[in-house]
Amino acid sequence: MTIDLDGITDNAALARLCALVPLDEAGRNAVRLASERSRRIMPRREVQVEGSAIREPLLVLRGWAARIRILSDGRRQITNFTLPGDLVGLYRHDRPVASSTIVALTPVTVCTAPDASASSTLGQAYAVSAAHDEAYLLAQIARLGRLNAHERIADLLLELLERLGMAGLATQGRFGLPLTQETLADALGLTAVHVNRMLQQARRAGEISWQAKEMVIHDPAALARQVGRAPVQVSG
Amino acid sequence: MTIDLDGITDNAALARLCALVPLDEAGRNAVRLASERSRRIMPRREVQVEGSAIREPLLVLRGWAARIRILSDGRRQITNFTLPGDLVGLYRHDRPVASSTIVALTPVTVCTAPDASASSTLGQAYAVSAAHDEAYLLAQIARLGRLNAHERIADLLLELLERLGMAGLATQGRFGLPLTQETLADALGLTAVHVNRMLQQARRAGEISWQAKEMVIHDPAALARQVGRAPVQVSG
DNA sequence: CGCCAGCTTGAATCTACTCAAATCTTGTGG
DNA sequence: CCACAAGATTTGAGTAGATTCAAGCTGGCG
Repeated sequence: MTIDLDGITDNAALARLCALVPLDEAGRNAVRLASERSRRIMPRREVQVEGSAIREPLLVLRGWAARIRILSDGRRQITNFTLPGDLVGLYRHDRPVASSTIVALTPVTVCTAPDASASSTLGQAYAVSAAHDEAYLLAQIARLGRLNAHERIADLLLELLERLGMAGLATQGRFGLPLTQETLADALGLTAVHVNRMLQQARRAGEISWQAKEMVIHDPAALARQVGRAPVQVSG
Repeated sequence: MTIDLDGITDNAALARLCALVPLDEAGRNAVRLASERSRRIMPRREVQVEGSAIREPLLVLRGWAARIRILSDGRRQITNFTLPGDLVGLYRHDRPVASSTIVALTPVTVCTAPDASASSTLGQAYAVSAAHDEAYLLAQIARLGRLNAHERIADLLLELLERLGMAGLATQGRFGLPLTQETLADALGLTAVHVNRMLQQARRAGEISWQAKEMVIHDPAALARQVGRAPVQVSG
Protein backbone atom coordinates (compact mmCIF):
# COMPACT_ATOMS: atom_id res chain seq x y z
CA MET A 1 0.00 0.00 0.00
CA THR A 2 1.59 3.25 -1.13
CA ILE A 3 -0.14 6.41 -0.07
CA ASP A 4 1.00 9.82 -1.18
CA LEU A 5 1.71 11.84 1.92
CA ASP A 6 2.58 14.96 -0.07
CA GLY A 7 5.66 15.81 1.92
CA ILE A 8 3.57 16.90 4.87
CA THR A 9 5.83 17.21 7.87
CA ASP A 10 3.21 16.06 10.29
CA ASN A 11 2.07 12.95 8.54
CA ALA A 12 2.15 10.50 11.43
CA ALA A 13 -1.58 10.79 12.11
CA LEU A 14 -2.45 10.44 8.44
CA ALA A 15 -0.05 7.54 8.07
CA ARG A 16 -1.65 5.76 10.99
CA LEU A 17 -5.18 6.24 9.67
CA CYS A 18 -4.10 5.04 6.24
CA ALA A 19 -2.52 2.00 7.85
CA LEU A 20 -5.89 1.16 9.42
CA VAL A 21 -7.85 1.64 6.21
CA PRO A 22 -6.37 2.94 2.96
CA LEU A 23 -8.06 6.33 2.79
CA ASP A 24 -9.47 7.68 -0.43
CA GLU A 25 -8.58 11.13 -1.73
CA ALA A 26 -11.55 12.74 0.05
CA GLY A 27 -10.58 11.16 3.34
CA ARG A 28 -6.96 12.21 3.10
CA ASN A 29 -7.94 15.73 2.20
CA ALA A 30 -10.36 15.93 5.09
CA VAL A 31 -7.55 14.95 7.45
CA ARG A 32 -5.13 17.44 5.92
CA LEU A 33 -7.69 20.22 6.10
CA ALA A 34 -8.59 19.44 9.69
CA SER A 35 -4.96 19.34 10.76
CA GLU A 36 -4.45 22.89 9.58
CA ARG A 37 -6.48 24.12 12.52
CA SER A 38 -4.53 22.51 15.31
CA ARG A 39 -4.05 23.29 18.96
CA ARG A 40 -1.10 22.68 21.22
CA ILE A 41 -1.33 21.25 24.73
CA MET A 42 1.66 21.45 27.02
CA PRO A 43 2.88 18.58 29.20
CA ARG A 44 0.84 17.99 32.38
CA ARG A 45 -2.14 19.87 30.90
CA GLU A 46 -5.34 18.00 30.33
CA VAL A 47 -6.63 17.08 26.88
CA GLN A 48 -9.92 15.97 28.39
CA VAL A 49 -11.26 15.92 31.94
CA GLU A 50 -13.18 13.00 33.44
CA GLY A 51 -16.83 13.86 33.93
CA SER A 52 -16.85 16.89 31.66
CA ALA A 53 -19.01 17.05 28.56
CA ILE A 54 -17.35 16.10 25.28
CA ARG A 55 -17.83 18.80 22.66
CA GLU A 56 -16.14 17.22 19.71
CA PRO A 57 -13.91 14.31 18.87
CA LEU A 58 -10.21 15.08 18.54
CA LEU A 59 -7.48 13.66 16.35
CA VAL A 60 -4.01 13.57 17.87
CA LEU A 61 -1.42 14.85 15.40
CA ARG A 62 1.70 14.82 17.54
CA GLY A 63 2.98 13.92 20.95
CA TRP A 64 2.12 11.47 23.70
CA ALA A 65 -0.80 11.63 26.11
CA ALA A 66 -2.11 9.23 28.70
CA ARG A 67 -5.58 8.31 29.73
CA ILE A 68 -5.48 8.12 33.49
CA ARG A 69 -7.53 7.26 36.48
CA ILE A 70 -6.65 8.83 39.82
CA LEU A 71 -7.71 7.15 43.06
CA SER A 72 -8.86 9.09 46.06
CA ASP A 73 -5.57 8.51 47.86
CA GLY A 74 -3.47 9.68 44.93
CA ARG A 75 -2.58 6.36 43.34
CA ARG A 76 -2.55 6.78 39.59
CA GLN A 77 -3.18 4.28 36.82
CA ILE A 78 -2.60 4.92 33.15
CA THR A 79 -5.21 2.94 31.26
CA ASN A 80 -3.72 3.54 27.82
CA PHE A 81 -1.44 5.81 25.88
CA THR A 82 -2.76 8.16 23.24
CA LEU A 83 -0.43 8.43 20.25
CA PRO A 84 -0.39 10.33 16.94
CA GLY A 85 -3.26 9.18 14.75
CA ASP A 86 -5.43 8.22 17.72
CA LEU A 87 -8.93 9.58 18.10
CA VAL A 88 -10.33 10.65 21.43
CA GLY A 89 -13.89 11.41 22.43
CA LEU A 90 -15.54 9.60 19.56
CA TYR A 91 -19.00 8.73 20.85
CA ARG A 92 -22.34 8.21 19.17
CA HIS A 93 -24.76 9.07 21.92
CA ASP A 94 -26.15 12.44 23.01
CA ARG A 95 -24.40 14.45 25.69
CA PRO A 96 -21.40 12.16 26.08
CA VAL A 97 -19.21 12.67 29.12
CA ALA A 98 -15.50 11.87 29.26
CA SER A 99 -15.04 8.56 31.06
CA SER A 100 -11.48 9.45 31.98
CA THR A 101 -9.00 12.26 32.11
CA ILE A 102 -6.40 12.46 29.37
CA VAL A 103 -3.20 14.28 30.23
CA ALA A 104 -0.41 15.35 27.89
CA LEU A 105 2.93 13.69 28.61
CA THR A 106 4.82 15.68 25.99
CA PRO A 107 3.72 18.72 24.00
CA VAL A 108 0.68 17.40 22.17
CA THR A 109 -0.89 18.72 18.98
CA VAL A 110 -4.54 17.94 18.32
CA CYS A 111 -7.21 19.05 15.89
CA THR A 112 -10.93 18.55 15.61
CA ALA A 113 -11.38 15.14 14.04
CA PRO A 114 -12.66 15.52 10.48
CA ASP A 115 -16.28 14.46 10.16
CA ALA A 116 -16.62 10.80 9.27
CA SER A 117 -19.19 11.69 6.64
CA ALA A 118 -16.43 13.32 4.59
CA SER A 119 -15.53 9.92 3.18
CA SER A 120 -16.70 6.36 3.69
CA THR A 121 -13.13 5.16 4.07
CA LEU A 122 -12.60 7.72 6.82
CA GLY A 123 -15.65 6.38 8.64
CA GLN A 124 -14.24 2.89 8.26
CA ALA A 125 -10.90 4.05 9.62
CA TYR A 126 -12.64 5.50 12.68
CA ALA A 127 -14.45 2.23 13.26
CA VAL A 128 -11.26 0.22 12.93
CA SER A 129 -9.50 2.69 15.21
CA ALA A 130 -12.20 2.20 17.84
CA ALA A 131 -11.81 -1.56 17.53
CA HIS A 132 -8.06 -1.19 18.04
CA ASP A 133 -8.60 0.98 21.09
CA GLU A 134 -10.75 -1.71 22.60
CA ALA A 135 -8.26 -4.45 21.75
CA TYR A 136 -5.49 -2.49 23.45
CA LEU A 137 -7.59 -2.06 26.57
CA LEU A 138 -8.13 -5.81 26.66
CA ALA A 139 -4.40 -6.33 26.21
CA GLN A 140 -3.70 -3.96 29.08
CA ILE A 141 -6.08 -5.92 31.31
CA ALA A 142 -4.37 -9.22 30.55
CA ARG A 143 -1.00 -7.56 31.09
CA LEU A 144 -1.89 -6.22 34.51
CA GLY A 145 -3.82 -9.26 35.59
CA ARG A 146 -1.57 -12.09 34.56
CA LEU A 147 1.92 -10.97 33.55
CA ASN A 148 4.85 -10.47 35.90
CA ALA A 149 6.94 -7.30 35.88
CA HIS A 150 9.39 -8.40 33.21
CA GLU A 151 6.64 -9.65 30.93
CA ARG A 152 4.57 -6.51 31.43
CA ILE A 153 7.42 -4.27 30.39
CA ALA A 154 8.31 -6.34 27.36
CA ASP A 155 4.69 -6.67 26.29
CA LEU A 156 4.01 -2.95 26.60
CA LEU A 157 7.16 -2.01 24.70
CA LEU A 158 6.22 -4.39 21.91
CA GLU A 159 2.73 -2.90 21.78
CA LEU A 160 4.14 0.61 21.53
CA LEU A 161 6.49 -0.54 18.80
CA GLU A 162 3.55 -2.01 16.91
CA ARG A 163 1.41 1.10 17.29
CA LEU A 164 4.13 3.61 16.52
CA GLY A 165 5.12 1.50 13.54
CA MET A 166 1.67 2.07 12.02
CA ALA A 167 2.23 5.81 12.29
CA GLY A 168 5.68 5.52 10.74
CA LEU A 169 7.27 6.49 14.03
CA ALA A 170 9.21 3.28 14.59
CA THR A 171 11.54 1.15 12.52
CA GLN A 172 13.69 -1.85 13.27
CA GLY A 173 12.63 -2.10 16.88
CA ARG A 174 13.63 1.50 17.46
CA PHE A 175 11.33 4.34 18.59
CA GLY A 176 11.22 7.49 20.65
CA LEU A 177 9.92 6.80 24.14
CA PRO A 178 9.58 10.18 25.84
CA LEU A 179 8.40 8.84 29.19
CA THR A 180 9.84 8.75 32.67
CA GLN A 181 10.15 5.46 34.51
CA GLU A 182 7.55 6.81 36.91
CA THR A 183 5.07 7.19 34.03
CA LEU A 184 5.89 3.74 32.77
CA ALA A 185 5.25 2.44 36.27
CA ASP A 186 1.83 4.08 36.32
CA ALA A 187 0.95 2.29 33.10
CA LEU A 188 2.33 -1.06 34.26
CA GLY A 189 0.76 -1.13 37.70
CA LEU A 190 4.20 -1.23 39.30
CA THR A 191 6.38 1.15 41.31
CA ALA A 192 9.01 3.28 39.62
CA VAL A 193 11.72 1.57 41.67
CA HIS A 194 10.73 -1.85 40.46
CA VAL A 195 10.41 -0.70 36.86
CA ASN A 196 13.93 0.63 37.15
CA ARG A 197 15.28 -2.68 38.39
CA MET A 198 13.53 -4.64 35.67
CA LEU A 199 14.76 -2.26 32.97
CA GLN A 200 18.33 -2.67 34.24
CA GLN A 201 17.87 -6.39 34.05
CA ALA A 202 16.48 -6.19 30.51
CA ARG A 203 19.43 -4.03 29.51
CA ARG A 204 21.94 -6.41 31.05
CA ALA A 205 20.21 -9.29 29.29
CA GLY A 206 20.73 -7.42 26.03
CA GLU A 207 17.01 -7.23 25.31
CA ILE A 208 16.78 -3.46 25.09
CA SER A 209 18.71 -0.22 25.04
CA TRP A 210 17.17 3.02 26.22
CA GLN A 211 19.05 6.27 26.30
CA ALA A 212 18.21 9.84 25.43
CA LYS A 213 14.53 8.85 25.12
CA GLU A 214 15.37 6.44 22.33
CA MET A 215 14.22 2.88 22.94
CA VAL A 216 15.69 0.00 20.97
CA ILE A 217 14.28 -3.49 21.22
CA HIS A 218 17.13 -5.56 19.87
CA ASP A 219 15.09 -8.51 18.67
CA PRO A 220 11.37 -7.78 18.77
CA ALA A 221 10.35 -11.15 17.37
CA ALA A 222 12.44 -13.05 19.90
CA LEU A 223 11.17 -10.94 22.77
CA ALA A 224 7.58 -11.41 21.62
CA ARG A 225 8.13 -15.16 21.55
CA GLN A 226 9.75 -15.09 24.97
CA VAL A 227 6.80 -13.34 26.64
CA GLY A 228 4.16 -15.05 24.52
CA ARG A 229 2.85 -11.96 22.78
CA ALA A 230 0.68 -11.98 19.65
CA PRO A 231 0.03 -8.78 17.69
CA VAL A 232 -3.42 -7.21 17.83
CA GLN A 233 -5.86 -7.97 15.04
CA VAL A 234 -9.39 -6.61 14.70
CA SER A 235 -10.49 -7.30 11.14
CA GLY A 236 -9.92 -10.08 8.68
CA MET B 1 -39.00 6.49 34.62
CA THR B 2 -41.74 3.87 34.44
CA ILE B 3 -41.52 1.43 31.59
CA ASP B 4 -44.17 -1.15 30.96
CA LEU B 5 -42.46 -4.51 30.81
CA ASP B 6 -45.70 -6.33 30.00
CA GLY B 7 -45.14 -9.13 32.44
CA ILE B 8 -42.46 -10.67 30.27
CA THR B 9 -40.60 -13.27 32.28
CA ASP B 10 -37.28 -12.55 30.68
CA ASN B 11 -37.22 -8.84 31.00
CA ALA B 12 -33.77 -8.31 32.43
CA ALA B 13 -32.24 -7.41 29.07
CA LEU B 14 -35.07 -5.06 28.21
CA ALA B 15 -34.93 -3.52 31.67
CA ARG B 16 -31.23 -2.89 31.33
CA LEU B 17 -31.57 -1.27 27.91
CA CYS B 18 -34.42 0.90 29.18
CA ALA B 19 -32.25 1.91 32.13
CA LEU B 20 -29.60 3.12 29.69
CA VAL B 21 -32.05 5.05 27.51
CA PRO B 22 -35.83 5.01 27.96
CA LEU B 23 -36.81 3.07 24.85
CA ASP B 24 -39.76 4.11 22.77
CA GLU B 25 -42.50 1.67 21.80
CA ALA B 26 -40.73 0.70 18.56
CA GLY B 27 -37.50 -0.01 20.40
CA ARG B 28 -39.16 -2.12 23.05
CA ASN B 29 -41.07 -4.07 20.44
CA ALA B 30 -37.91 -4.68 18.44
CA VAL B 31 -36.25 -6.14 21.54
CA ARG B 32 -39.26 -8.31 22.35
CA LEU B 33 -39.46 -9.57 18.81
CA ALA B 34 -35.75 -10.33 18.64
CA SER B 35 -35.80 -12.18 21.94
CA GLU B 36 -38.37 -14.63 20.60
CA ARG B 37 -35.71 -16.22 18.46
CA SER B 38 -33.18 -17.02 21.15
CA ARG B 39 -30.43 -19.57 21.46
CA ARG B 40 -29.03 -21.33 24.49
CA ILE B 41 -25.34 -21.77 25.21
CA MET B 42 -24.24 -24.20 27.89
CA PRO B 43 -21.55 -23.46 30.48
CA ARG B 44 -17.97 -23.71 29.20
CA ARG B 45 -19.17 -23.33 25.59
CA GLU B 46 -18.02 -20.35 23.63
CA VAL B 47 -20.32 -17.48 22.69
CA GLN B 48 -17.64 -16.04 20.46
CA VAL B 49 -14.12 -17.17 19.54
CA GLU B 50 -11.13 -14.84 19.35
CA GLY B 51 -9.99 -14.34 15.80
CA SER B 52 -13.15 -15.61 14.16
CA ALA B 53 -15.34 -13.41 11.98
CA ILE B 54 -18.30 -11.75 13.64
CA ARG B 55 -21.51 -12.45 11.76
CA GLU B 56 -23.98 -10.45 13.79
CA PRO B 57 -24.20 -8.62 17.07
CA LEU B 58 -25.84 -10.50 19.92
CA LEU B 59 -27.97 -9.40 22.83
CA VAL B 60 -27.59 -11.40 26.02
CA LEU B 61 -30.97 -12.25 27.51
CA ARG B 62 -29.97 -14.47 30.42
CA GLY B 63 -26.99 -15.90 32.19
CA TRP B 64 -23.39 -14.96 32.82
CA ALA B 65 -20.52 -15.09 30.34
CA ALA B 66 -16.92 -13.93 30.52
CA ARG B 67 -14.69 -12.35 27.99
CA ILE B 68 -11.35 -14.03 28.43
CA ARG B 69 -7.80 -13.98 27.26
CA ILE B 70 -5.72 -17.13 27.52
CA LEU B 71 -1.94 -16.96 27.63
CA SER B 72 0.25 -19.47 25.91
CA ASP B 73 1.14 -21.15 29.20
CA GLY B 74 -2.48 -21.51 30.26
CA ARG B 75 -2.83 -18.49 32.52
CA ARG B 76 -6.29 -17.02 32.06
CA GLN B 77 -7.56 -13.48 32.51
CA ILE B 78 -11.20 -12.47 32.44
CA THR B 79 -11.35 -8.98 30.98
CA ASN B 80 -15.02 -8.40 31.76
CA PHE B 81 -18.25 -10.15 32.53
CA THR B 82 -21.12 -10.22 30.08
CA LEU B 83 -24.50 -9.90 31.77
CA PRO B 84 -28.15 -9.83 30.67
CA GLY B 85 -28.82 -6.77 28.55
CA ASP B 86 -25.22 -6.58 27.32
CA LEU B 87 -24.43 -6.47 23.64
CA VAL B 88 -21.54 -8.36 22.13
CA GLY B 89 -19.95 -8.04 18.72
CA LEU B 90 -21.29 -4.61 17.92
CA TYR B 91 -18.83 -3.20 15.39
CA ARG B 92 -19.16 -0.67 12.61
CA HIS B 93 -16.41 -1.74 10.28
CA ASP B 94 -16.37 -4.36 7.54
CA ARG B 95 -15.29 -7.90 8.29
CA PRO B 96 -14.91 -7.45 12.04
CA VAL B 97 -13.08 -10.17 13.92
CA ALA B 98 -13.69 -11.04 17.57
CA SER B 99 -10.97 -9.48 19.68
CA SER B 100 -11.50 -12.00 22.44
CA THR B 101 -13.18 -15.24 23.27
CA ILE B 102 -16.39 -15.12 25.28
CA VAL B 103 -17.25 -18.20 27.27
CA ALA B 104 -20.51 -19.01 29.03
CA LEU B 105 -20.18 -19.36 32.81
CA THR B 106 -23.80 -20.41 33.33
CA PRO B 107 -26.41 -21.41 30.77
CA VAL B 108 -26.65 -18.30 28.61
CA THR B 109 -29.51 -17.23 26.39
CA VAL B 110 -28.75 -14.86 23.51
CA CYS B 111 -30.56 -13.53 20.48
CA THR B 112 -29.56 -11.56 17.44
CA ALA B 113 -29.46 -7.94 18.55
CA PRO B 114 -32.37 -6.05 17.00
CA ASP B 115 -31.22 -3.66 14.32
CA ALA B 116 -30.45 -0.21 15.69
CA SER B 117 -32.39 1.35 12.83
CA ALA B 118 -35.62 -0.03 14.32
CA SER B 119 -35.78 2.96 16.63
CA SER B 120 -33.60 5.96 17.34
CA THR B 121 -33.81 5.35 21.07
CA LEU B 122 -32.54 1.82 20.51
CA GLY B 123 -29.56 3.20 18.60
CA GLN B 124 -28.92 5.56 21.48
CA ALA B 125 -29.14 2.70 23.94
CA TYR B 126 -26.54 0.76 21.94
CA ALA B 127 -24.23 3.77 21.96
CA VAL B 128 -24.64 4.27 25.68
CA SER B 129 -24.11 0.56 26.20
CA ALA B 130 -20.85 0.74 24.26
CA ALA B 131 -19.75 3.69 26.39
CA HIS B 132 -20.52 1.69 29.51
CA ASP B 133 -18.54 -1.26 28.22
CA GLU B 134 -15.56 0.97 27.73
CA ALA B 135 -15.93 2.56 31.15
CA TYR B 136 -16.00 -0.89 32.77
CA LEU B 137 -12.84 -1.89 30.94
CA LEU B 138 -11.14 1.23 32.26
CA ALA B 139 -12.38 0.40 35.74
CA GLN B 140 -10.98 -3.11 35.42
CA ILE B 141 -7.60 -1.70 34.44
CA ALA B 142 -7.46 0.61 37.46
CA ARG B 143 -8.59 -2.28 39.65
CA LEU B 144 -5.86 -4.62 38.48
CA GLY B 145 -3.19 -1.98 38.32
CA ARG B 146 -3.63 -0.13 41.56
CA LEU B 147 -5.94 -1.90 44.01
CA ASN B 148 -4.90 -4.56 46.51
CA ALA B 149 -6.74 -7.84 46.83
CA HIS B 150 -9.35 -6.66 49.32
CA GLU B 151 -10.08 -3.52 47.33
CA ARG B 152 -10.27 -5.43 44.07
CA ILE B 153 -12.87 -7.81 45.41
CA ALA B 154 -14.97 -5.07 46.97
CA ASP B 155 -14.76 -2.90 43.87
CA LEU B 156 -15.74 -5.71 41.53
CA LEU B 157 -18.67 -6.78 43.69
CA LEU B 158 -19.91 -3.19 43.81
CA GLU B 159 -19.61 -2.96 40.04
CA LEU B 160 -21.60 -6.14 39.59
CA LEU B 161 -24.22 -4.85 42.00
CA GLU B 162 -24.47 -1.64 40.00
CA ARG B 163 -24.73 -3.43 36.68
CA LEU B 164 -27.18 -6.09 37.80
CA GLY B 165 -29.25 -3.39 39.46
CA MET B 166 -29.81 -1.80 36.06
CA ALA B 167 -31.22 -5.07 34.79
CA GLY B 168 -33.45 -5.45 37.83
CA LEU B 169 -31.37 -8.40 39.01
CA ALA B 170 -30.18 -6.90 42.28
CA THR B 171 -31.81 -5.16 45.17
CA GLN B 172 -30.58 -3.96 48.53
CA GLY B 173 -27.04 -5.09 47.97
CA ARG B 174 -28.21 -8.60 47.17
CA PHE B 175 -27.68 -10.47 43.92
CA GLY B 176 -27.07 -13.89 42.46
CA LEU B 177 -23.37 -14.51 41.91
CA PRO B 178 -23.10 -17.86 40.10
CA LEU B 179 -19.31 -17.96 39.95
CA THR B 180 -16.64 -20.12 41.51
CA GLN B 181 -13.83 -18.52 43.47
CA GLU B 182 -11.53 -19.72 40.71
CA THR B 183 -13.47 -17.67 38.16
CA LEU B 184 -13.48 -14.66 40.44
CA ALA B 185 -9.71 -15.06 40.75
CA ASP B 186 -9.35 -15.05 36.95
CA ALA B 187 -11.22 -11.76 36.82
CA LEU B 188 -9.30 -10.20 39.70
CA GLY B 189 -5.81 -11.18 38.61
CA LEU B 190 -5.33 -13.20 41.78
CA THR B 191 -5.09 -16.87 42.71
CA ALA B 192 -8.14 -18.77 43.87
CA VAL B 193 -6.44 -19.44 47.20
CA HIS B 194 -5.91 -15.78 47.88
CA VAL B 195 -9.43 -14.85 46.80
CA ASN B 196 -10.69 -17.42 49.28
CA ARG B 197 -8.68 -15.91 52.12
CA MET B 198 -9.83 -12.39 51.33
CA LEU B 199 -13.47 -13.48 51.07
CA GLN B 200 -13.20 -15.13 54.47
CA GLN B 201 -11.79 -11.93 55.85
CA ALA B 202 -14.57 -9.85 54.29
CA ARG B 203 -17.13 -12.23 55.74
CA ARG B 204 -15.56 -12.06 59.19
CA ALA B 205 -15.49 -8.27 58.93
CA GLY B 206 -19.24 -8.38 58.28
CA GLU B 207 -18.87 -6.76 54.87
CA ILE B 208 -20.48 -9.54 52.87
CA SER B 209 -22.34 -12.82 53.00
CA TRP B 210 -22.12 -15.33 50.19
CA GLN B 211 -23.87 -18.65 50.30
CA ALA B 212 -25.78 -20.73 47.81
CA LYS B 213 -24.63 -18.38 45.02
CA GLU B 214 -26.38 -15.47 46.73
CA MET B 215 -24.11 -12.52 47.45
CA VAL B 216 -25.13 -9.88 49.96
CA ILE B 217 -23.15 -6.70 50.41
CA HIS B 218 -24.33 -5.53 53.78
CA ASP B 219 -23.66 -1.83 53.33
CA PRO B 220 -22.80 -1.02 49.72
CA ALA B 221 -22.42 2.70 50.32
CA ALA B 222 -20.06 2.17 53.24
CA LEU B 223 -18.00 -0.36 51.33
CA ALA B 224 -17.81 1.96 48.33
CA ARG B 225 -16.56 4.74 50.60
CA GLN B 226 -14.07 2.41 52.22
CA VAL B 227 -12.44 1.38 48.93
CA GLY B 228 -12.90 4.78 47.28
CA ARG B 229 -15.24 3.69 44.53
CA ALA B 230 -17.36 6.03 42.41
CA PRO B 231 -20.14 4.69 40.19
CA VAL B 232 -19.66 4.73 36.44
CA GLN B 233 -21.11 7.61 34.46
CA VAL B 234 -20.95 8.08 30.69
CA SER B 235 -23.49 10.75 29.81
CA GLY B 236 -24.70 13.89 31.48
C1' DC C 1 -23.51 -43.52 49.70
C1' DG C 2 -19.48 -42.34 47.57
C1' DC C 3 -17.30 -39.23 44.35
C1' DC C 4 -15.64 -34.93 42.69
C1' DA C 5 -15.48 -30.16 42.18
C1' DG C 6 -15.00 -26.51 44.88
C1' DC C 7 -13.76 -24.59 49.30
C1' DT C 8 -10.66 -24.06 53.27
C1' DT C 9 -6.42 -23.87 55.90
C1' DG C 10 -1.32 -24.09 56.80
C1' DA C 11 3.55 -23.31 55.89
C1' DA C 12 7.23 -21.80 53.12
C1' DT C 13 8.64 -18.87 49.46
C1' DC C 14 9.00 -15.11 46.32
C1' DT C 15 7.84 -11.07 43.83
C1' DA C 16 7.21 -6.54 44.25
C1' DC C 17 6.86 -2.68 47.64
C1' DT C 18 8.63 0.75 50.98
C1' DC C 19 11.83 3.72 52.73
C1' DA C 20 16.11 5.82 52.27
C1' DA C 21 20.03 7.77 50.30
C1' DA C 22 23.40 8.57 46.56
C1' DT C 23 24.14 9.81 41.87
C1' DC C 24 23.09 11.44 37.43
C1' DT C 25 20.50 14.72 34.04
C1' DT C 26 18.36 18.55 32.50
C1' DG C 27 16.99 23.00 32.32
C1' DT C 28 17.55 27.76 33.97
C1' DG C 29 19.29 32.09 35.50
C1' DG C 30 23.30 34.69 36.48
C1' DC D 1 29.28 28.94 30.07
C1' DC D 2 28.92 27.62 34.72
C1' DA D 3 26.41 26.83 39.07
C1' DC D 4 22.58 25.32 40.98
C1' DA D 5 18.05 23.42 41.61
C1' DA D 6 14.70 20.18 40.49
C1' DG D 7 13.63 16.09 38.57
C1' DA D 8 14.86 11.47 37.39
C1' DT D 9 17.55 7.31 37.89
C1' DT D 10 20.05 3.97 40.52
C1' DT D 11 21.16 1.03 44.45
C1' DG D 12 20.55 -1.15 49.11
C1' DA D 13 18.07 -3.26 52.98
C1' DG D 14 14.07 -4.74 55.13
C1' DT D 15 9.10 -5.87 54.66
C1' DA D 16 4.53 -7.11 53.07
C1' DG D 17 1.24 -9.03 50.13
C1' DA D 18 0.36 -12.65 47.23
C1' DT D 19 1.81 -17.21 45.38
C1' DT D 20 2.85 -22.06 45.58
C1' DC D 21 2.36 -26.49 47.16
C1' DA D 22 0.03 -29.55 49.94
C1' DA D 23 -3.51 -31.64 52.45
C1' DG D 24 -8.06 -31.92 54.56
C1' DC D 25 -12.88 -30.70 54.29
C1' DT D 26 -17.81 -30.09 52.43
C1' DG D 27 -21.84 -30.49 49.88
C1' DG D 28 -24.34 -31.48 45.73
C1' DC D 29 -25.26 -35.07 42.59
C1' DG D 30 -25.30 -39.49 40.20
